[in-house]
Amino acid sequence: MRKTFLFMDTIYNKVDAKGRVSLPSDYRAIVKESSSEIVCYRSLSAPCIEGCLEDLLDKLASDMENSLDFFSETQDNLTNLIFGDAKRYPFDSTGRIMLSEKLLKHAQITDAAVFVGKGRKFQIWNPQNWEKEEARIRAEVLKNRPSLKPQAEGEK
Amino acid sequence: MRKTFLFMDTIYNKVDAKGRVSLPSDYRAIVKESSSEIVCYRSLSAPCIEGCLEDLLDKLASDMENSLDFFSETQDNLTNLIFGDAKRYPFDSTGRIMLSEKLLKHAQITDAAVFVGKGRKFQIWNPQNWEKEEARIRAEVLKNRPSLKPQAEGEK
DNA sequence: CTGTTATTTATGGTATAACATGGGATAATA
DNA sequence: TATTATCCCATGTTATACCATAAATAACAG
Repeated sequence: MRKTFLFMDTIYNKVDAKGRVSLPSDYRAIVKESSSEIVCYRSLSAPCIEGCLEDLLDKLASDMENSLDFFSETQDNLTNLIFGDAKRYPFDSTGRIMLSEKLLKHAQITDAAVFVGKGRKFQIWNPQNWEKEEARIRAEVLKNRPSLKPQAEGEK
Repeated sequence: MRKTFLFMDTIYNKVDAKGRVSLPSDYRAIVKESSSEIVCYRSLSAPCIEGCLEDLLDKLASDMENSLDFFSETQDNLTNLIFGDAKRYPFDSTGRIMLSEKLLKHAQITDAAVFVGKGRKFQIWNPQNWEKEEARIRAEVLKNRPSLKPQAEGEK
């Protein structure tokens, strides 16, 4: 049973001419517990790459077969898209993965990428895009939780 | 099974040029039961740093892991905000952690910090800011609960 | 209660290991 | 054979582990 297994933090890394990126060392530590590869796919809801351990997709698959009624047809379709798109990305001894053209294009990533922790998953963004997205999310979350708003002045 | 597991008290510690701070020994005793690291993130509601054990965030992740919400936009936002900001801070044999620039800036901490217990969590404040905040909170509590006022002095 | 000693904790400084990243060599593919 | 992917080594940078000293706290004897 592993102790640490949450993808966290926001890390900026360079992408070299070959499309290689260092997977943040914290992430690697998590992955290494079970294997030496992560699973990536194009996010369905945003222009970014999503990554996770294969375990998570396995759990999704199990849940799908066990409780069919639980899911709408839309969600059923969504899982099809994910599994059709997902692919394993092994990392070498220096901890780098090589992202495919398809993924890079979808996330508009060229020479740099930002890894954003999401708990059991993480996302990989174009740095500028993530900056905007983070601002958008912050605004939206605070809007939906007015109680947080007044004190939020100290931000930034 | 640990005996003590509440972060309490208010402790003042120095922050050196590298951003290192000693985690109060009481806090360390709690953390050591399970690991040798804490998780910190910028408070959403105040200009301070919040800290807790990874277990607390893990529980949050588990709740969100439910496949029903695999595609939920709200949860997407929340997980980005929380896990994207949180980070593990391990402490060495002398009990120090190294706070990131991001955290220090958010809490306006330069050369000293105050640790404030909050039960399962704790906060780290700029000393002056905490002084004001404590006064503010005290005033507010008394205002909203006038019935507490008379007895508050004679407590034991 | 008082002064002294013994432990623990906080803090400053330094050496070491880990990491991100560039480049090149080797292997696989088509 | 040309192209692309995988592996391995080299380097500057930065965080981490470790040691040493100072301060604070607790323990104890007079």
